[in-house]
Amino acid sequence: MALIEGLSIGTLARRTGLAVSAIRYYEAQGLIRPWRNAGGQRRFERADLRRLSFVMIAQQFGYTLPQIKQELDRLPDGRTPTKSDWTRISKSFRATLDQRIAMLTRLRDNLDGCIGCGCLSLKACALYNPHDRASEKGKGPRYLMGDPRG
Amino acid sequence: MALIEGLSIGTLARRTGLAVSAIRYYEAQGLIRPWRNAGGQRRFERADLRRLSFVMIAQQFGYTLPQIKQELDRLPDGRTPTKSDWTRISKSFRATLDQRIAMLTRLRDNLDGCIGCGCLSLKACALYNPHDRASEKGKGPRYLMGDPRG
DNA sequence: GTAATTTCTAAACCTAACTTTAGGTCAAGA
DNA sequence: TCTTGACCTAAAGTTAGGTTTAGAAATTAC
Repeated sequence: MALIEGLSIGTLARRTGLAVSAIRYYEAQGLIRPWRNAGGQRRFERADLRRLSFVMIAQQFGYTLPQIKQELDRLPDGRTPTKSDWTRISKSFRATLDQRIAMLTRLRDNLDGCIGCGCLSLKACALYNPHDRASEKGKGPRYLMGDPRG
Repeated sequence: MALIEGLSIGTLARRTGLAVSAIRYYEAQGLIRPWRNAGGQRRFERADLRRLSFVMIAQQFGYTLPQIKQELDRLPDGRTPTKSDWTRISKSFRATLDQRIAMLTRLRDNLDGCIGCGCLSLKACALYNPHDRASEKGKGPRYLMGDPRG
């Protein structure tokens, strides 16, 4: 293996555990910006390993690729995140994580109050809170037990 | 409105807040089994209101439609869930909910340990645990920071 | 009786995050 | 040099959970 300018996409894939196709996809989404060698193949900087690690971690926290791009775009010109970048970003992660934990905890508490009642009526059980959805993409109001006389 | 045998799909939609198209889709997935009137239109039992409520609640708990179908299929022949059915099922909900809360809590703790370090290295930060994924559909091993010499 | 709703089916479309395929090109090792 | 193996692009396919569309038939309302 001759001395190569930059890392090939296969190397990056092996180092991160990502599929080659996923890395190409991330480029298409603007998360990384490799350059091309004489033959037209992608070449990456070592910093891209960190960027991809960041993408993978952020995905675990439930961030979408556009949201991740937004965070990465804040970093001056493709720079590897510094310690203070990471601190700022991880505090934001922490906040969303807290929210999700709180939501699930409320759901669990409501469920506990409901176990054994068998009514499946949210009027009574409070199991269903439209403002507290697990799925954020609500498509209009839904209400349960439209048959109160059931 | 003449006296009708069973509920029409529009009525069911209004009562549950679901879209008509969603109810048809649930039928296609085997979650409900309406019969047909002379003109070929779907007619539903009142019990289907409860079944659909159940579907909506279970979705909040992160259950997929096939999983929900599995639960509903355990009920003898399309019966409305009884109190003891509901107790059994909600205990199962409770268990998965506990797991998810625990997972997020571990993730948060790891994040706390990591804020400020800036390493983005899971060897050190333990932020990334492959056996503890939010996304269950892992597509092969992934490991972060393939560049330990970063 | 006629107009306005509802409902019907089948198929296409939607989003997210990728993967797969097809048909070629590039690079590295013996 | 030759032969793998890695890489390229563009387009289509995948999964989940539905929605939208089109054109026809049923039902309800007046």
